[in-house]
Formats: sequence, structure tokens, C-alpha cells
Amino acid sequence: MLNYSTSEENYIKAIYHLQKEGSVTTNELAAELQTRPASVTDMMKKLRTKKLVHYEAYKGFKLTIDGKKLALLIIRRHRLWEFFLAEKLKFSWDEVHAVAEDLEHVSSKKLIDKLDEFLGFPRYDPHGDPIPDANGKIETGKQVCLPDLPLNTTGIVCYVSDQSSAMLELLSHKKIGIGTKLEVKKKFSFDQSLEIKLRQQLATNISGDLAKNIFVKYDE
Amino acid sequence: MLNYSTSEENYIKAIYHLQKEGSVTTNELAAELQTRPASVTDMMKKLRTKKLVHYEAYKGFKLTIDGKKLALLIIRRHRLWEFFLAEKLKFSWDEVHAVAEDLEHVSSKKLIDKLDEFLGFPRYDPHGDPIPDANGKIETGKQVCLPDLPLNTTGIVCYVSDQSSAMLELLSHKKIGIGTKLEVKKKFSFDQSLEIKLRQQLATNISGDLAKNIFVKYDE
DNA sequence: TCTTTGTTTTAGATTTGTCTAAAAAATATT
DNA sequence: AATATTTTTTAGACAAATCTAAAACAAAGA
Ligand SMILES: [Mn+2]
Ligand SMILES: [Mn+2]
Ligand SMILES: [Mn+2]
Ligand SMILES: [Mn+2]
Repeated sequence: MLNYSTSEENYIKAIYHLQKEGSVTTNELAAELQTRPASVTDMMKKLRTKKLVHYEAYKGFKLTIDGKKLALLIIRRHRLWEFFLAEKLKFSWDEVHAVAEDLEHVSSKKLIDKLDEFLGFPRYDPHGDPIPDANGKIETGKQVCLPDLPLNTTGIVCYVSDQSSAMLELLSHKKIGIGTKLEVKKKFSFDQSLEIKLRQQLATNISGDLAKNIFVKYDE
Repeated sequence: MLNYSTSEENYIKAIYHLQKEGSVTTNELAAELQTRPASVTDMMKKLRTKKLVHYEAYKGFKLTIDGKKLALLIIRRHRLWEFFLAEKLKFSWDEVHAVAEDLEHVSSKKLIDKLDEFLGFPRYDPHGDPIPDANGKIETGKQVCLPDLPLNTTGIVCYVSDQSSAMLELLSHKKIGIGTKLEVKKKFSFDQSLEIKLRQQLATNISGDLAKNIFVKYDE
């Protein structure tokens, strides 16, 4: 794998995040990167000659296969460092991103693979986003705690942070367990309680305290 | 503390290493950094306006108080990362330097101080060089294993890596312990054995196997 | 002291990544 | 369809860090 500049890497990563499907426009990318449209055009020409983006004037751009591979490598670095900062250095969730933004550009393959191993091959970063593996494979979907699941979106329960018997008793009574599919129908700001609907069942209410401890996976 | 470019930091660190005492010349620094004398002159003018070096045309240069502080901060980052790579990620001694050369430029103060804490405030990097503390204080001298102690230089035993009873028996017989002052008089390449001299005693011989496990501190 | 040699600095060019202002193209409105 | 608006690209400039070639300076030798 060739070596790319910090600037090139930031562009590639930003395009990846913007191109859910279809292509990305000059203004979108300029806004994302806090730069000027003219700078974006310049960089797209460069990334085209390096075969990292498909680009024709006035027609937007998207990553090539190689571009996507590079993006996933940078995201892998970014999220592993975020995990390291939160887990080992006890940074809080909102502090990890800025530092990882710099660390992600240190490009030693061995460093990242050894770091991955040292961390125990974590699957999610501190924000619940999946971490690509050494081959660039990434799990689709996102892991969040229940209050952060968008309304009317199906989520699958994948983890419960509080495993006390009191908690498990409540869960089994509500018929919620690992693998349960559910949707959040309403969020009440007064007490953070949620109205949720389980597959083939009536809606039920759960407290904010309970919801905070339930983690779900969903497709973005 | 202001922020400096990777290039500026590499220059500052190189000057620190070259100016044991007295001042550094253009050609020396160009050789150290694998660059051209003209580039060095350009950079010296820039670092002078930033008050990091004392510099007058044709008269060499040395770090100001602020320049020295910055150098020690970069060296602190470098050596902490080296320790992390060797200790936690199981890199070998000869692999850590190149990666640390990049990591040292990530400038978050909190990152480095938390890393220091996570590592247990190590005092020496994997090459035996002392690590400056959070205030930039650095221990003078260097820690190496006995075969690496320069000939006829007084070293003080500060650590023994093999602490088996067989080993300690041999050491006490030779009257070598923590704090013992000694000099290496001769190195025999045939079997790596050494002829050493202890303070106020006759010279004695020790095997390569023993010598490898004895660490000494000395002034450069 | 004068001259030769080696070192250091200057002058001017290059690359990378950015910017502003103006022109060109695409899109939306009447 | 013609015109107005928005988006994108081009043209030209700039700062950072580097280079080569030439000029200026310092040190050493005759
Ligand atoms: Mn970044
Ligand atoms: Mn994240
Ligand atoms: Mn470096
Ligand atoms: Mn070292």
C-alpha cells in the first residue's frame, strides 16, 4: 500500500462518509472539510490521477475500489485509536475524536495490527461505530444505546451493560434479550422513558435508566 | 505551548542532539537531517523569528531556553511512544524508533501525560535513554547493559534483569550490586566476555551471559 | 598578506495545499 | 425558451518546505 498525505487521507475519509450511495458534490465536501470548493476541485484532480476517485468535471465524484480500501484503512486506524484512548487512557467519549484525527495518519501497518491485538480485537469504537478488520471488512450497521436509536428504526439487542440480577429480572419480564428486535416509537423528555414496540407484540414503556443499559445494532 | 510543524520539530530535536555543548554548524545539521545546507539556513531564519534558536549568519546556532524546552517535549513524546511500542505492543528494540519518529509529532499534551501514567511513569526508553518528565526535567546520563558501556567509562550498576538465585550468587561472589561503580577495560569478541575493574579492586573477568543482564548508568 | 579551499548564504525555481476572484457550466425560474 | 441563480471550475496568487546553482564569506595554507 502506497503512502498518502494527511490532506489526501482526510479527503478520502470524508468522501467515504458522505457517499452513503450515489456521488458526492463539490460543495458538500467543501462544507464537510471546512475548505473552499476550489480546493476540492484541485484535490479531486489529484486523487483521480492516483485512481482513488471516479471524477468528471461537473459530475460529482465517488471512491474507486482502491479509494474505498484506503478509506476503510483510515477509519480502522481512527477507531482503534479512539478505543485505545477511551479504554486504556481513560479519555471521555467526547475527547477521543480530536486526538484520533491526528493519530489516524501514522501509517505503519504493523503498528495498527499490533495495537488491534493489544486491545483484544475490539469490534466497536467508543461511539458504537464498527471497526474494520485488518482486511478492511466492516460490519454494516451501528451499535448504540437504546435512547440513541432513531425513531421507528428496527434495532437488534446485542449487549446489556448492567448485568445485575435485578436488571435481568426486569428484562426477562419485558421479554427482552440478546437478539430481540424492537423499535422506539416515542421518547418522553420529561423522564427519558421510551415507548417501544417488540416484534408481533403491543407497545410497552421502559424507563430511561433501563434504556441506557440496553445496546442495539441497526442499519443506517 | 504553541504548535509547530513536523519539520520544525525535527530540526529542533536534531539541534538538541548535536549541541552537546557549543554551537551547531549548517553542514552538521544538514547531514543529520539528510537535507541540503541551503534548507538548513532557510529553517534557521524561521526558527530565529520564532525565538527557538540563537542564530547569526556564519556563526552557527544553538537552542534558546524555549527551544530547549520544546526539544525536551518532543524527546519525551518520542521515548514514551518507544516504551509503549516495546512494552505493550511487543515491538523489538530496533523497530520502535521509526514508528516513534511519526508518533512524536502528535501534539496533544493530555495524550502524552495520560500515556505516561498508563505506562507507569517509565524512566528509561528501550534504548536506555532517560525520559523527560511532564515538566521537561531529564536525568543526565544514559542506562545501557554492560557490553554497551564504552571502554574506560565509569558506570554505576542500577538494575539486574535476571534475578535468579544462581545469578545473585554469582554477583555477590564478584561483589557486584546495585550502586557498584565499575569500568570495562577490555572486550573479548571470541566469547563476549569482559575484563572489568571495580573501584579500589583488581580487574576481574565476567562472562558475556552475565554482562548482558547487568545494566549501568553513565554520563555521556 | 595573498590565495586557495571549504562553508554558508542568497537567488530563483519547484511541489503541495490552500485561497480569492472571475469565468463557465448546470440548474431553476419566469 | 430566455433569463436568473447556483454550482463548479479555472486562473492566478501565496505560504511552507524543499532543491540547484551561484555568490559571499571565513578559514587555512603558502
Ligand atoms: Mn485526520
Ligand atoms: Mn468514533
Ligand atoms: Mn520525527
Ligand atoms: Mn530511543
